[in-house]
Amino acid sequence: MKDNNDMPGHLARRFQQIAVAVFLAEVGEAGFDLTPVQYAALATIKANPELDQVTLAGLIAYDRTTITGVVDRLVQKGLVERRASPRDRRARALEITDEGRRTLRKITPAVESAQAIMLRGLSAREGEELMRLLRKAIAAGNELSRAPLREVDLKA
Amino acid sequence: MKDNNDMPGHLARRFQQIAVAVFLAEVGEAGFDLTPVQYAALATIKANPELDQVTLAGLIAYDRTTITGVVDRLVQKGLVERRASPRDRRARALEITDEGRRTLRKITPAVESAQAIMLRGLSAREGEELMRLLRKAIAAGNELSRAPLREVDLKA
DNA sequence: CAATATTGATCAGTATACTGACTATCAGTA
DNA sequence: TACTGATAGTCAGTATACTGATCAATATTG
Repeated sequence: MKDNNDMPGHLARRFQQIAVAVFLAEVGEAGFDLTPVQYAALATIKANPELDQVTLAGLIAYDRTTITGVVDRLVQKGLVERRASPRDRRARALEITDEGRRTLRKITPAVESAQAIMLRGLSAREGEELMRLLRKAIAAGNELSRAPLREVDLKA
Repeated sequence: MKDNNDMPGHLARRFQQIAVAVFLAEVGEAGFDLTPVQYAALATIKANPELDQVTLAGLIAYDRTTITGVVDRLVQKGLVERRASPRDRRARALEITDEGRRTLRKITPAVESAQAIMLRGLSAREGEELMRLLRKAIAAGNELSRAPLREVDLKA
């Protein structure tokens, strides 16, 4: 009988579980209250002014129904503003606030330390190899989830 | 600036997301309605008669507050029975039903095909290496999540 | 340009995960 | 045995994820 430890699905779940716990612990110790998902969204909003929610979802591979709540919480924390888009009255244009920028800047060391802790059982070479293999498997499976990654031409 | 693709946390989330989608698609096509989490719980209950919920949680690294709902749903589907433990009046003794056994047997091909699809971008060697590195990283981080894996002496 | 299709956002409902609290019970010890 | 501490299970509350539906607005096309 196949052991759990031979199931990539089980290993995926477990690694993710640890990754989230480590992220929350590091960020929490640094005095911030931000989830991994909120962090990625905030960083992406900062990098792409006037981003709408669907495009944001595509850039970080979130489901469009999930992004609504994530942005809600970022807005509630005062890190992001949700305005009406000037080009499309259906869309919201997201903008990072000054406090969002400040938070992002101050939180970075904790985020990077979290990434290191997740890989602490591996040598640097192994860590690189793990990331390479994950990237490759993810690229091949991108279209299999409801929320695939979408690279977008943003200068439009 | 660090790209998402250099963040093990982001890759972990993404790989897990694809793994769950693939599992649900394969199992659904085979005519079953079972999540990855429910499947692992069911298989573990089958392998360990009279298992209590905390031990079950430890064997598959679920949070004890999560296991309640998972077992609820297995019971509701008629795949598991939740009895009073003969030894400890606090505990529940979980038993797989005949239908649970049948389901587990018939669902196995779909589960294995799902595991293969998750790795379809990788060669066999790369797939093995990915699992090895995940196992190693997970072992090092086991205690960092609220729901660590607990290997238990079950013949007690 | 009118009918149709598509798209951005949200909502209701379900299923993990986790935090923190609580009850009932058990185990160890003074 | 009475006290203390630990343990099994559950619950309320919050945050991802996803399914499927809906509404409003935009695009497409006959």
